[in-house]
Amino acid sequence: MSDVARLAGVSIKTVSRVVNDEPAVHPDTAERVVAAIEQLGFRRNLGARNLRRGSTTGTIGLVVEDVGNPFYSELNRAVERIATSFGRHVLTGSSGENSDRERELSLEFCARRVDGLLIVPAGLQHGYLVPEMRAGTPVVFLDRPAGDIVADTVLVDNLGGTIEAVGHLVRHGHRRIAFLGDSPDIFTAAERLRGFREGCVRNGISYDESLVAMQTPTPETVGHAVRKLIGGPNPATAVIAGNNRVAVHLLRALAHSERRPALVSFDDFELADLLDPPVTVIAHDVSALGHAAAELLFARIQGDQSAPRKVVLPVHLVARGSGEAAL
Amino acid sequence: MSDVARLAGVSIKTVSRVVNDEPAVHPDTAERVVAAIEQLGFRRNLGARNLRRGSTTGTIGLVVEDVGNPFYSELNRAVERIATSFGRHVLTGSSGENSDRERELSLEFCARRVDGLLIVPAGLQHGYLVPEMRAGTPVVFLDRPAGDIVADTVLVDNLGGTIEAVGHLVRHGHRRIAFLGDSPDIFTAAERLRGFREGCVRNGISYDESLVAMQTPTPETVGHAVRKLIGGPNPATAVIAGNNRVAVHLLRALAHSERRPALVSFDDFELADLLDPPVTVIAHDVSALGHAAAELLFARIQGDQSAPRKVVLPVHLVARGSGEAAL
DNA sequence: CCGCATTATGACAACGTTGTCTCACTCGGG
DNA sequence: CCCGAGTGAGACAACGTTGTCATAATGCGG
Repeated sequence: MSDVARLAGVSIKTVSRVVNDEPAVHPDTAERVVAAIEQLGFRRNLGARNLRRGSTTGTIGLVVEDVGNPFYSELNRAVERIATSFGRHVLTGSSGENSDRERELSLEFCARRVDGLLIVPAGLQHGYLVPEMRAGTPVVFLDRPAGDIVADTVLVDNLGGTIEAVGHLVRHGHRRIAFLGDSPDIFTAAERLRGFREGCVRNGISYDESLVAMQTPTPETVGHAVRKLIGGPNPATAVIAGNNRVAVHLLRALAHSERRPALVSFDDFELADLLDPPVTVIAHDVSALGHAAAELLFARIQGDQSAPRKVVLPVHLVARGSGEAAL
Repeated sequence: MSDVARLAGVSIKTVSRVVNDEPAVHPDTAERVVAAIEQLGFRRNLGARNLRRGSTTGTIGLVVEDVGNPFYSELNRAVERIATSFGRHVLTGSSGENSDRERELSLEFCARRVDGLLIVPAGLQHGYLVPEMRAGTPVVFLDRPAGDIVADTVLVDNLGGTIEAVGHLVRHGHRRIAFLGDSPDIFTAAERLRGFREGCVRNGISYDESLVAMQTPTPETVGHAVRKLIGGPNPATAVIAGNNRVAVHLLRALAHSERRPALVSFDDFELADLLDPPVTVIAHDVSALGHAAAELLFARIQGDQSAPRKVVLPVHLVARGSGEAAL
């Protein structure tokens, strides 16, 4: 900036005025300054600007499990859309389902003075965020709640959705239903399992623990589990997949199997409608989840001081065929 | 920081020393400082730090078309992985295939003094980046080349891949092959169309312009095009989808059609192998694309001054069935 | 021709850090 | 007991901006 000032023969402050479109700059002077800026390829340093002005940094942080997972990338997109409408940019980070990494990313973003933080928590302890929140950085948890602090949270109806899935399968005659979920350390997985159990109770079928498998989904773990659940003497006739990752691995495992149990997947996913049979899913609006959380965050950023809110978004069953097949 | 200093009864500089683990601080003093930091919930302002040190900001910018598109989110993930290994964070933005937005995002990231910029360009003019590059911000283009400047670029073999797709279909007896691509304004779409034409020539079938449709893929545009191409008196017996978006819409349109032309899709996509018939694709390693571009960027960040490089990653045909079906 | 408002510009401090330099104090050897 | 080296700590400036205030030049009414 001082280079620009020297070249234009003005003070540094006048350059600042031109860059900020402040009035009371003589047109001729402004022209000289603009020319100097062009010639030198000057671009003002936003970091310094934000420091001086003490204003917002114009960024928000988003911590998810994996930006490459279609579920989170859709979330990312929805958040970005709202952020853009508020003139903000998004710093994204993947925790890889590791709570240390989640913490590291969150605190790093705070150190960068993001205007707010959106977190899909990997861990259960969030006391580390208390000082940051007290210092004025609003935090909204999404998809999963905070572990041990009170904070804004946006969730989907995991419990209700899974209950509905069980009901759907029971109405189509199934009584031995298996549940194949992600690691029980993950809130949504645990919650859906709870819904599964509750669904069994409400629909008058026995909850059979031997029909439940909860683990991080990989082709191997899911393949192994499905062989166990639908093989053997008294196999399950239907399976509920706890999320889209489980569903995909499950479908691949079933493709090589002669048995084809009925299937309902929690989470909709692309091409589910084009498979044979089309996959019945518990769908929820991922964009709506991102939008709701981001809107809430920006309300806080703009000074909303009301009590922490907890939003639960509805889910709905999309019957496509895989859950309706005869036994 | 001065609050911490006051509370600990030391100078601001000593707090700085403690925060930065500098030696020559008495353990008792350090302890008092740490206690004050804890009590006040102090976290150092990285923006100010970077400003003062004149060092890197520890961020890189990534501009893609849509972070929600699985293709770009996988790219995003790959870039993030490399960035993390170099201790950097990623600022992401979606251009929405709009060149003004691409420019806006890129320059905004430069103003934030990112250490480097990865761009999937939406536009064809990149002169606006010349001052930034001259000022020392390295830029790498990925998936598509820069319009009118010389810069590092990482592409995939669009031409060769499409030629291979045509050859594959011809070997299976097809002579009337349609090409359904994205908007010809997009480099990859134009390049794949060129490959299609070249493939026709090399395989001795006539290139028939009436079998080509190039447009932004939506359910409507693709549905309309496919009805035109495989309907009528002299229909195409095979279709090449120009990218994964086209393929998905195409599959959905074909699901409601009685004719089932052979199909090869440029870009692999999730569940392609589980459809009926499984979809034959020209696959390329999206992660490798992201990795290669990010590695190149970090080489530049670390001072590599060699001539701009152009990397073209190989693609390979994965025969799954949809391209092998009898006529 | 004076006084006063208005316009255009600049000097200076400050944002929150850290690098450099200086200083006071302690300790051990002569 | 004195001196030099080593240790611990602070004062100050600077990074690139912008807000505040001061000042010089201009215009205009009386």
